[in-house]
Amino acid sequence: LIMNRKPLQPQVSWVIPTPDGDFVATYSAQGLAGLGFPRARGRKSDAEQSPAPTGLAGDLRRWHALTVRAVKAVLAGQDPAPLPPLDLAQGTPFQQSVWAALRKIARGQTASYGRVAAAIGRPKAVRAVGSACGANPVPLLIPCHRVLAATGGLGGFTAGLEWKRILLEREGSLKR
DNA sequence: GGACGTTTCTATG
DNA sequence: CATAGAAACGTCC
Repeated sequence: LIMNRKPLQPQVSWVIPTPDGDFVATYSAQGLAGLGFPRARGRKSDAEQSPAPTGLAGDLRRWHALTVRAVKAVLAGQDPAPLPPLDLAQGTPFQQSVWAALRKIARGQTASYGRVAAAIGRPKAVRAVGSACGANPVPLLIPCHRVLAATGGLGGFTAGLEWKRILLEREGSLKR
């Protein structure tokens, strides 16, 4: 018998139009559970229009308003607070500890994968930290883009290195 | 088993 | 100094 993933809760996805394209926010009953990048940078999503917000629960409406504000703030190189509640229950304990560490990296600052590994008390799990960053369900708001390679390189970025470069540039963290 | 958003250590020119 | 392995880690395929 193989352990399956935790059962998926009912979730609602909602589009966030921005000058950089349409992001997609996904909510569970606990909070924001996912944030997706635009399919093509700067382009409108070709997904069909979501149902009107009038049908959504009050919590969801509030959360989404916060998410929209936060996403636009980060895209403008500004601070996203306050955030909606985040539902990170899908992650393993290790991943959750990594994501918690990422949230402590302030805007305008960066860290290396090794530094994050040390911060969570697993100094040798450097590579695993990289994987956990890639598994971050809420990019932008959990700033995985602030983790760079120790050698000075950008490291990787699941949504495309171009995004990482842009985000870092906008918060003034990119030295060249 | 293999492959990752890496880092550090140990050789060897 | 530059370059080349190798090991260590957690998770997914």
